Amino acid sequence: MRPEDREQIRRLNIFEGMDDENFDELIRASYLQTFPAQMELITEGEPADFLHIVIEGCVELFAQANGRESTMAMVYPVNSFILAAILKDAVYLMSARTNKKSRVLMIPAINVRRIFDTDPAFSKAMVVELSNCYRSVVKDHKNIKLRTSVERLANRLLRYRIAQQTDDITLPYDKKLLASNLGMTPENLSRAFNTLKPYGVRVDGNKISITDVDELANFAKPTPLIDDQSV
Amino acid sequence: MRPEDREQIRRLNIFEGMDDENFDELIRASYLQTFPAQMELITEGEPADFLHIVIEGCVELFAQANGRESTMAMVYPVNSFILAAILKDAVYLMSARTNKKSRVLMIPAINVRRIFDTDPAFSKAMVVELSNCYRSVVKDHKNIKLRTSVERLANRLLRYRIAQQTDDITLPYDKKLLASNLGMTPENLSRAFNTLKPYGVRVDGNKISITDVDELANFAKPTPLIDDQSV
DNA sequence: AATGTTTCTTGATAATTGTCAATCCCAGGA
DNA sequence: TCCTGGGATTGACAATTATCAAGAAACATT
Repeated sequence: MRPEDREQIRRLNIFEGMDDENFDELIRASYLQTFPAQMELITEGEPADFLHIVIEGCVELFAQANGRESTMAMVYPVNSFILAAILKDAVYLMSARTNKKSRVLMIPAINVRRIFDTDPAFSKAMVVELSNCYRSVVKDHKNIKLRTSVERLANRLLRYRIAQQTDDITLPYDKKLLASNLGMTPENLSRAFNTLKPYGVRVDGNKISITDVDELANFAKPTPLIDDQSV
Repeated sequence: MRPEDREQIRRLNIFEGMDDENFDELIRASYLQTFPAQMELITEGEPADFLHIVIEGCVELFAQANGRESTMAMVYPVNSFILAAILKDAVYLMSARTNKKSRVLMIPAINVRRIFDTDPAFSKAMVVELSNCYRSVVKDHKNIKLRTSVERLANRLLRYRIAQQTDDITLPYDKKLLASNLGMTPENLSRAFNTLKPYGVRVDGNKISITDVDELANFAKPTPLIDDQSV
């Protein structure tokens, strides 16, 4: 592992308060792997053997049942995914695959759990991380239950606008994936974009211009309790 | 507080490994309150001041946005709700109201956080509890994203059948609430029950008979990764 | 027992969303 | 440069679900 990677990882919230010896042990036991796009990292239903942390690239968490599939979340650097199954020593409830070429740190679950039991700063940080994961899923669930698909798209565009600090946003992944993440078909996503035309949304491939943010926000009706990722 | 209540609470997973002094402190600081039905206990968006534990009765967690409302979960004795907001010292993302007359233990967040930091058995138990909460929401989210409303009803009936260990189940709360919890309107719930008639489902008020469990399961296609509450 | 209120059902209709198919466009590889 | 494969759009149609309204049924109150 390169020293700059090690430093980057050390600065992660979940590791930064950790005792030095424990961190060294964790890193020694870990694998930092590069995966090509569309590589399945974990499969739902299997035992959780590693804690994964996205160092570079992007990972899609998805679920499958009865011949259907849906994108549950996108994980960006530098974030972990599926912490609960590790802490509970349970099976994964979702699968994960790389969306683009990615570098992923894989920490054996057994080490995570051992250090969790012995390093208070680490266990506290893990709890905060897990709380964030829980609240994020609750917000996603509210989004699906309380909004129509067009409203979900509108709010997502407003979120990208804030994150990218520009009215001219670039979708971070392809529209098929965005549709699945927002709980609709690609066809319906196309239609939703067209529905937002009267609210000033201009579409050119993966470039979206928001020409009247007030109109769009008036339609979308964002609420921090769903849309603010820091809440 | 009655000794039998205290004993019951002590036996909860999250408290049973806790140091005696810490438990005494927690109980001294807490309130055990009886609330009538339809009493709002917490409101989304407000700071999380207490950890609530349902001792008797039933509590509905619900969310509101843009004039709409949806039931997110039902909490039964003896369970806590909305742990993440306490641990993170954040606002509630959902509201809660009693569904029937209920007894609820309210523990000040400040005491929870203090003991969390000092009692390793308690913090470990809290993490397992939080992991369970996270996984439960993930499963609910998968249920909504991957199934039609009729399929959701069918799987819910199969779940009640297992829990009640009988083909003749009693719905645990009214149909309006069940509809909201399953993410549909009451009208659509009525229709969904009718759709399940050819699969052997007989409805008499809040009594439901499952007369052909294989046919129903063949339609419902349950999967432990969504439907098994112990996974 | 009568009355009032709430829940639930049912029908008609509208709206939303999915499915299927055809076509276009773009990116990557030979 | 050409070809191929995959993503995206659009249209037609189907399916699912919501909305509105009326009536029936169940429950609570006087």
